Amino acid sequence: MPELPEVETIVRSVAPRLVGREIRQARFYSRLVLKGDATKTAARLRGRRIQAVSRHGKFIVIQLSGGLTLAIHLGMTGGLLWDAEPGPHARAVFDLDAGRLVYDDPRQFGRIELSTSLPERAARLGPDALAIGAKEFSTRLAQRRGHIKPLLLNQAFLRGLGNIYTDESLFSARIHPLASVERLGPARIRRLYAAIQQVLQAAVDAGGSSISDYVDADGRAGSFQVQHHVYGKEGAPCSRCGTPIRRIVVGQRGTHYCPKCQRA
DNA sequence: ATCTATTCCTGGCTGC
DNA sequence: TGCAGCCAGGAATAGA
Repeated sequence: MPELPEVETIVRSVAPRLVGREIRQARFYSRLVLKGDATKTAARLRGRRIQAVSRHGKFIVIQLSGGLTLAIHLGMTGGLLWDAEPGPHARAVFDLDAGRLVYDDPRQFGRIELSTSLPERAARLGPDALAIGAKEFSTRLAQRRGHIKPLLLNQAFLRGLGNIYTDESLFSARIHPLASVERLGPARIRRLYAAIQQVLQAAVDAGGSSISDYVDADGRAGSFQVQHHVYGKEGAPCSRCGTPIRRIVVGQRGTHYCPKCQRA
């Protein structure tokens, strides 16, 4: 599933090839498009020049000439493919003056929105998980309560973390996914902050995690999955203490942790 | 604010 | 081998 490191990897590989290009034609599968129908969105895109491509949490943000912003969220199984032949799961195709960008998404949880600025659903999110400072992280945390894992998944609190990197970060920080936010002391908060930064940065460096079918814009798989310590490791020995990794459900999400290293 | 359940969707897996 | 049934989950939404 594309989370911050996967989206960052895609943006890095695709940005140099997109910037400066002109959209000759765009085609959309309607379910993908938010706010306005697919045909009109495609018509508004025609002839626009791509000025910048960036990441906003898990959103890919494409700045276009004429003051338009195209925001792409990959959902669970979305991906951007450069110069690929549209396959059976292609949901959008952008033909450029040089090259082609294909949006592929088997499960169709991804969304695309064209607007005059960053769409509200992206603008209202919390600070970026890889850009926030330690002090701001701790300040924001102090204003919240409840279990730590659902909070880390809450994009309005912090944008970019998903299920994989939340589990990996909590393992690295030795914090139980059900730990109460209000009872995390300064030491554990510092550890959590450092863990999030370290895990995300290492994942970006590895080109993301390829669990099922994630690939970058050139079809390359990421390799961070080999560095996973808990995600998808139920029953396997903990890399730190040998205790079998446990899987529970927290907030309807599969949650993986070491019952010994991550005490409640 | 926080929590839970529900919806969207289909490839891949399980079990018979 | 075939197939029904279940599961995975990011985010929006509704209701408590």
